[in-house]
Amino acid sequence: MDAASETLTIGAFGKAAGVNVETIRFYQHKGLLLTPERSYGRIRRYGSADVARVKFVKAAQRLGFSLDEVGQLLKLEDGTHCGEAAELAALRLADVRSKLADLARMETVLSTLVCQCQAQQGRVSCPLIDALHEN
Amino acid sequence: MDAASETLTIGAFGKAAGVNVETIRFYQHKGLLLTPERSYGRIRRYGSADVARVKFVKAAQRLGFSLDEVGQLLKLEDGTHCGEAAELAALRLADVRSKLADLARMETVLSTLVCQCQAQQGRVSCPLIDALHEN
DNA sequence: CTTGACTCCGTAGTTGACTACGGAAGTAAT
DNA sequence: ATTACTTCCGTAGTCAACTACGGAGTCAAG
Ligand SMILES: [Zn+2]
Ligand SMILES: [Zn+2]
Ligand SMILES: [Zn+2]
Ligand SMILES: [Zn+2]
Repeated sequence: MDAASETLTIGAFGKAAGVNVETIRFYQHKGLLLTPERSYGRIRRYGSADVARVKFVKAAQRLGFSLDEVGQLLKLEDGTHCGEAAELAALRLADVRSKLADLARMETVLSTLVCQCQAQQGRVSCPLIDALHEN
Repeated sequence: MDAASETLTIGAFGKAAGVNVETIRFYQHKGLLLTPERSYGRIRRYGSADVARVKFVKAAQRLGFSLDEVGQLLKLEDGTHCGEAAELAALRLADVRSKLADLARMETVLSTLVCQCQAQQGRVSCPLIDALHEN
């Protein structure tokens, strides 16, 4: 938290957070991370709060949040806006469920067709190609 | 099939196939569609085989195939290479299942957190934000 | 025979989340 | 003090599947 503990160069920060340097700069550019002042010489220093912030971003990404949505979540990071955060999560959940439904449909069709193709070994036509032709 | 039935301009072709003109040109550029000769004047004409081909592409896309994969499938379009087609479909299926697993994981976590947030109404911290902080 | 819609073609822009490049300047080690 | 590694910063490239744009040529209708 305090500036005195900001000892990491951007390279060390990247390693600590498990992302590479370019990603950090990209997040700074996007406004997801603050760019610290350059104290002592011209090299910026980072601390554990920055590392935690990147890990927060990565955790949110694993739940499917886009970086823009993560930006919203970071504004609610103090935990005092539970309702708003839940609202974002509910939207994400709806999207995840819709994608899940799409993939489930694909899974059904593909697994059926793969089975039919396996049963079709060596015969005249291909059920998969046929299905694509039939729309 | 025969050139005499190739009566559609690219605009009419697009409408018939349910895609827009730019998409057709893009597919031509990608090698998914042939570019017909320019007979009579300078305007190219298309036929029902072209429309069927675009519909094939779109049907494959609905199963999650990328355009490059569709290109592979189109080479097997005569239906005499069932095994190779099935192999492509099996790869696609594996990918679909892996994405399905990812989304199922997200669904589980998100729905749990949304529930916890709803139960948390008005209290101190936000379970969602907390979860993201904990990684 | 002019107007207006359409076609041709190449190039460039879009979205999202980075990744790569390049040159100058700072920094650590020998 | 020279070498070698970082850092800084902006710009540009990547991938996929389009979408948009611009200017010239073509075609059918009035
Ligand atoms: Zn609020
Ligand atoms: Zn909450
Ligand atoms: Zn074969
Ligand atoms: Zn088959």
